[in-house]
Amino acid sequence: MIKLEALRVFVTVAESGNIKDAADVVGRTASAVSMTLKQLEDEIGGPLFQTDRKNSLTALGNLMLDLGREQIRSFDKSVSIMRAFAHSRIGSLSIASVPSVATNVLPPILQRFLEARPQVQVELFDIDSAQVRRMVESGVADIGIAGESRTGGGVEFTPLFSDRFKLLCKDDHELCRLQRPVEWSDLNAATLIRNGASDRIEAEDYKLLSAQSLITVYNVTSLVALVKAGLGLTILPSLTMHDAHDGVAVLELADAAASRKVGLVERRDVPPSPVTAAFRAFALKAIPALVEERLGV
Amino acid sequence: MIKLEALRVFVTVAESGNIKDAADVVGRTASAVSMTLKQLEDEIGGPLFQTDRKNSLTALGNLMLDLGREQIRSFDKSVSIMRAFAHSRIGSLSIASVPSVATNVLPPILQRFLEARPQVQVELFDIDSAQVRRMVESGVADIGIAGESRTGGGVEFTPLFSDRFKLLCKDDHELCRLQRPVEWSDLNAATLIRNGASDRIEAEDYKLLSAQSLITVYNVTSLVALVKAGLGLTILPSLTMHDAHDGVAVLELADAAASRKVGLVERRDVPPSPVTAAFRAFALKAIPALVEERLGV
DNA sequence: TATCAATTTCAGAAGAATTGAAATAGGCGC
DNA sequence: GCGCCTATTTCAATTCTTCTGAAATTGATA
Repeated sequence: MIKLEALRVFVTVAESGNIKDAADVVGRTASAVSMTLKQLEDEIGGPLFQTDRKNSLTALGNLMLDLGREQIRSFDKSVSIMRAFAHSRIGSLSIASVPSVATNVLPPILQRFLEARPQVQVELFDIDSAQVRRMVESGVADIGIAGESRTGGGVEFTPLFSDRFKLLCKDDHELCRLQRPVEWSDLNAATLIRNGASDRIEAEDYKLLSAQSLITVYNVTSLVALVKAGLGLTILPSLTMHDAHDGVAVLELADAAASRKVGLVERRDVPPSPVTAAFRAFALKAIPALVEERLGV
Repeated sequence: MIKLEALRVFVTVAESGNIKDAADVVGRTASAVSMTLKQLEDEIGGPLFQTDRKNSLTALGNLMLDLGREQIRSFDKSVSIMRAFAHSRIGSLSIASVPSVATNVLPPILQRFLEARPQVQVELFDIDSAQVRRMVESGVADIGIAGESRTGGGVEFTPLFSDRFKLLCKDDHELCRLQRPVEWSDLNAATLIRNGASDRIEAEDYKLLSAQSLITVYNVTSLVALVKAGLGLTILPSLTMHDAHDGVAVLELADAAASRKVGLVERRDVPPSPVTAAFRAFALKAIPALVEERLGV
């Protein structure tokens, strides 16, 4: 059976023009090279060189030089692709994330992650927690970032950080004058605008308030605009409100339990691709650190 | 160093879905296959299968399956091309031949030669002996068939057959009534049409006749037409006149030395390609046999 | 024709792959 | 959930391949 290694030796000899130099290049004895060549000729079925002095090829030798070079090049390239993929230097990474993280956390994280992996192709979807889970479960996304969900399903949740809810209202709202964390009961008189994220709050007091709310807005930008316009106040994870807005105030809530846990969502059964695994490990270290820095401990 | 053989084993396992069956396919023990796989994973730098049961691939495994299959296919194809070329089943063959052989001898020879080699590409040039030698010497033609030349040059001559010159005249010409081989002196009164081939005749008597000739025609068809039209007679190798023509007669010459030696013309320094070598061997056996059959011993 | 370097040959050495037996791990039925 | 059965892995010994170093041969050059 003809081996690629034999072709390598042959190509080296053909390029060197003699066995001695080629032997040095491949790090073998001249006799080893000579034997390899002889074996190759036997297996192919014809002479490769015109004479014993290996300085001129036969027609068969020329054909083998061309084909052999191409095979070697192609094989080495394939192997380097396999290695690059295994070491997560290439590959594709599809991330599904809730908007708050996609907007406020992922940009610097991805930048640092991709600095060492300029060849990795990334897709980023910002969608709500339920859809993040769905995309990960179906395999459309390799990894997700979402709020913790009650039931597992085909996906696994690994916490990254937790994020307290805060109150967002117009900066001339009367609650701003409280000088203390806001109690749920303080909101009885207020107009609450519901949103996708705050529906996760478990506190009964809040649920009652929420049930009476007449407006629900899912888009954060719209939500802030409505608050700013004086249509009411709303409850949001503090990360969402990281960027300060003119004309609105962010107030602490007294209910320490009012927080969401954000974490990684991954398929349970299929192992991650190398890039995904690398991103997972990176995210697990870098995201909590970044969030802590952003929000304070 | 990763070996193509290891990829072969991996692809077989991936396709079989388990080591045991794959081991049977490649004719090795399960333990040998297992070790090869382990070594491959070490060298690539990641796991190829999701579990020990080798029925589902990782992302890396899938990539390696695709790339590996392609490498194996491509390598095997290259090797088969090399072998086919070495065994003269493929390749190109450029033949330069004098018209008499190209027309009267080569067609059945080539047909038989190519029957066993349907993939061989053939080019056939019919030109005069001097140009045959030039084409072979320059490498434009792989092999030539021409009359023997005085000096060697870069080409070698190997005789195939010899071919007596005969006289071609109108069938009502007075020479037809001679009832004996024609002597050169019989032609003193005749009008001789010179042609490319007959210039090779060494006999002094003929040279004198030839020097007085006023018409020279190189194309055989035209030559025959001129003879038929009564413009004169001509001297041609018998092979050229193999096909009988209405209205013209072929007469024997008394001068037994008036013959041309036809043979193979090959480059001296460069070895022939496998197809060329095969054609050479074939021609050397088949052409003399065919000519003998055509012309009689 | 003699000389010299390159190549080939050969037998032994080194190295890699393979085997077979034993240990381990995983899946499936009870 | 437990135990059996089969597939897989591990390990040491063996076999096979490839490599080495010395000697013989070849071929080019003076």
